[in-house]
Amino acid sequence: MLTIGKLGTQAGVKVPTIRYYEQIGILPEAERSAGNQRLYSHKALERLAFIRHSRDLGFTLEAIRDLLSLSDKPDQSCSAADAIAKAQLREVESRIARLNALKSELERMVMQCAGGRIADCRVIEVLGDHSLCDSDHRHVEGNQ
Amino acid sequence: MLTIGKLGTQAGVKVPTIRYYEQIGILPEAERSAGNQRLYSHKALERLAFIRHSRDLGFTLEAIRDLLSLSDKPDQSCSAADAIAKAQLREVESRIARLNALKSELERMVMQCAGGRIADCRVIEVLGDHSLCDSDHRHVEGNQ
DNA sequence: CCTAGTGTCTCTAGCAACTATAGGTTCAAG
DNA sequence: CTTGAACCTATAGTTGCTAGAGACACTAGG
Repeated sequence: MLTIGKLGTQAGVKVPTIRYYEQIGILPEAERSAGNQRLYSHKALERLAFIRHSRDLGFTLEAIRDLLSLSDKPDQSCSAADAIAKAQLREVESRIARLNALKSELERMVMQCAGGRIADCRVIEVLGDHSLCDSDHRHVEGNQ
Repeated sequence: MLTIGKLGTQAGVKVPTIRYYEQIGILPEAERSAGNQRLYSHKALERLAFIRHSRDLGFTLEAIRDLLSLSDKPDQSCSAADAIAKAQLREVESRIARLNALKSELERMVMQCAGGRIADCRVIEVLGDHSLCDSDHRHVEGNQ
């Protein structure tokens, strides 16, 4: 049995985050010691590692909730898990595409900065006037 | 003079967001009509477009606050604005790198899903066991 | 056995950057 | 003059945590 601190260290998750996960119901309520401290089994460590790893991959806690409920019914088809992963993949690809557009625009901005006065600064100017973006690198509506 | 609704439409920003920007002091308090409704000049539209555009580029509101205060003193050197843009560029590049790593891992996960039972599902398995990540595409600590 | 120091407990509030809701007022069109 | 859209304020909710306060539990040394 692990204390919350050891569990956190082993899974690479901070202690308050573990308590937060329990609070929102993504981790089950832990057993308690005589002195009311949380105690965790190896199974809990696996579950937390799963969550941590999924968060690293950019899955939302909602998606992780779905994946966990799937993994609790091991005899069903894996297509739902596949769909969640594919949606996540599409999301990541779209983020990459948008970030690449931003990157080239930022590069243009920085390259055009001649170190002059603010009044002539392309960085400020480009940010103020969308029409200065060239059409190839026009950025998209919506964020992140 | 524009109402808040027209301003929002022209700048591509939602009405509550404009009021929020005013509240946090990134937009100055607007003039008011006889009936207490906000009225905006063309200058306000430019400022809001600047903010919108910068947000699209991933700048935080804090960074935008700095850029705006720079553009209010047009005789200074542009090096501060340049530094902010360069920092933002580095940030974007690092996000792209991390997302590319995630992408290849997600692709591997999805490709290995044979449509079988959950018990055999690679998606679930890979998420549960970090050691299954191959070393080339190991993902990084920290998120987004 | 006591004590010091760390770890843990609960609860609450805060972060970014909005979004949504409620309940009321003002304005423009017909 | 009435209707309905757009506006007003104020408050609370969102996501995924993080930080703080004040109290209790556990462990190692003397």
